[in-house]
Amino acid sequence: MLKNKKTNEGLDDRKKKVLQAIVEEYINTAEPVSSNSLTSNEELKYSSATIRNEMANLEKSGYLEKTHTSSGRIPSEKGYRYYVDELLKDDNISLEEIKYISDKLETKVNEIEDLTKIATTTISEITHYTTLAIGPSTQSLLIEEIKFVLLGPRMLMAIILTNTGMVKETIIKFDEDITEKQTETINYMFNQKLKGQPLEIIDVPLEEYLIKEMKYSVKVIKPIIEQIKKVITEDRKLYLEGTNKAFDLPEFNSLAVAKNFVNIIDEKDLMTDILNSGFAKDINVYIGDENEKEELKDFSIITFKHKVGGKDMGTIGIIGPKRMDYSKVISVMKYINKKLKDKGI
Amino acid sequence: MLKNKKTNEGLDDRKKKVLQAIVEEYINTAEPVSSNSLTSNEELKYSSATIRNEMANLEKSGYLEKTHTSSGRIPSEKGYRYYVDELLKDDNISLEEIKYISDKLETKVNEIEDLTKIATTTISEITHYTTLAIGPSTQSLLIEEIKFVLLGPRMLMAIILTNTGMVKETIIKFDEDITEKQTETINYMFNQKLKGQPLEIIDVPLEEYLIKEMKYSVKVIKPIIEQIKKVITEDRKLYLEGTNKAFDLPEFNSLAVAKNFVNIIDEKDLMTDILNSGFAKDINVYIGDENEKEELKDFSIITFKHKVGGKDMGTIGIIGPKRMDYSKVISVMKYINKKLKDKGI
DNA sequence: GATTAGCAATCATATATGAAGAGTGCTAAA
DNA sequence: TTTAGCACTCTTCATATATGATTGCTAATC
Repeated sequence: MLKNKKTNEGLDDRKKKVLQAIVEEYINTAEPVSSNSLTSNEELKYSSATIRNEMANLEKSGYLEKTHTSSGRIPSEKGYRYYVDELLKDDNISLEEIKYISDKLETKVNEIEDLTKIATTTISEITHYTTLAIGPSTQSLLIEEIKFVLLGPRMLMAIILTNTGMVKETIIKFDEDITEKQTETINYMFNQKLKGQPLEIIDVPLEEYLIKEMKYSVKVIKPIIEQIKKVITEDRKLYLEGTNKAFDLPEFNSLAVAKNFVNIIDEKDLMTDILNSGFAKDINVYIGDENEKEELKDFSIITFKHKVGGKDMGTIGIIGPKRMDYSKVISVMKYINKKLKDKGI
Repeated sequence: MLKNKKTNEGLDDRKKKVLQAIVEEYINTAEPVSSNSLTSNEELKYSSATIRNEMANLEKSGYLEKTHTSSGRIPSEKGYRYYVDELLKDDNISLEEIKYISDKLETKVNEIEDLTKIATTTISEITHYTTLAIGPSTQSLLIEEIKFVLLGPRMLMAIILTNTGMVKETIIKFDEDITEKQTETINYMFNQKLKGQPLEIIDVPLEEYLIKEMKYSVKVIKPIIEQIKKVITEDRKLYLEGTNKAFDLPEFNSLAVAKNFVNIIDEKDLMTDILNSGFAKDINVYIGDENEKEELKDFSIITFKHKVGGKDMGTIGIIGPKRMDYSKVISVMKYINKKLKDKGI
């Protein structure tokens, strides 16, 4: 009989079915799953005693846990991980949802960044989880052109056009007057030097070069370099949608959990770190302790980098309980990823 | 004896002292205040029985409440209101706090809006309440100059300089190519028509005028007007600081309160409304039911419009429990208001 | 050998009970 | 007018008890 053949993962078919049923049931109900409740599952036509034996085995192997001696089982982190890697369906998305997402992403936008915002909101609406996003790192983008516009006697605007179509602008203030002629020179010089270069080249060495070699006034160059550098390093927009949605989840009936969550959400640096961490795959799933940060060990996080027309547009992530609807979230992310990739602007 | 003379507010001196003591004690401890605990107050050298009688009177007049028959008293909304209007000290700010605020506000900024952000963070840090802010309404600002810069064949940037020194810029995309010459014409035309006018003039009638009277292509004018209009009406930045601070307050040990609060904070339109509502005074205090919105009836909100160098810079507000440290918050707001007013840029 | 029925054991949850303590309201005395 | 004193009310905490869900294990059955 093939029925109970051990697979190379070490779990036979029936164990897989039991694990999958428990994970999905627990995701739905947030209640420990009993052996008896599983007997109504179409795939598991056994008595509760048999299922109890399988559950005991799965617990011994570390895929399940009990909350107390006489409770039903809940998935362990290892259980969730196995489910995500081996058992999960990633096309768990309805026609209505597909239509809703498509409509949202059709919205005409003037700046590509707005798409990130729309995608973030849409994901939060469909999955009912708190969603966050960060704009792309501009560091490595290439400068296509840089324009300086004189806005006042001591005020200049720098507008940087990059190869991805993203536009960054910033205002620079001076302690002395700048003329229209000076602006033209600055314009020429910067473009001469910077066209085709990555944004990160705008830094101290460039400042020194321009001052020494080009004999340009430090009072003019320094504020320009400093301000542009500030904008390209610091100014990554952070989006946040649906903080309140977390509060509808049963695990948030503990004040400690709720407080911990709000602390995380409030910590902008932490959120930025989360969205910037390792990207081995298209979609990255961090379950509980798999998160590097101590504060996140009770949560799961799913992130993906999204591109528009082949160009990196930043990272979108979801944060929720370990009992997360991985299937739904991953399906939605895959679909949005695909939709955005195809989209021109 | 003058001691117990009734004032025109209908409360004699001793009642005022009792009310003040109860409000302040309750703000400090979040526990109903007993007659006995007040006997240790320097200002109230009476037995607990006497104070009990005064408390019973104040309750009859609606300034105090009980949480149950044998509990101490807590202030009613009327009690808080009386305290804010008649009893509160608005110089409740330490030298350390003054120094801290001054240092923060000294920070050099390139754009005035950054000051709003700094002020918001500082207020939240000092008061330990959740603080929100919205940038100024640009509607009524006067256009000093408007510059159009061609960024690409079908992409224009409009930069609007206003009389307050605020700069607004936005990108406009077209379905057809725009030449450098056209840009110059647009520049000339818009400045001719708009210099000295309020921003809100940029709307449909202007669009129609330019198209009909000036015989300008609808394909060029329409996107420009639409996009600028969008930016000046919609694009008021919302700042939020210290959501998590609310969770340190004892009233947030109820999940219902916590959830309600996060819902409010998440509702950006509501927050904007709060900050935009009536401004009779320099600093506006809304206690519980005094708030127009139903969701806010368990909270108190304190807002003020801040100006920099005489120019309206938006509104900053605090949201917290009715048991708010009105004295501290109002003192800090007054000081920051004063500091900002003096500041040049 | 795999499956299942049956049952004792375990633990969470809900409810009831009672004691302790904090605080008030009222009355009568100072 | 103020205060001492005391009965009364209500919360809070600890303890006890009943109920029910679920498991693990054993022995019987397929």
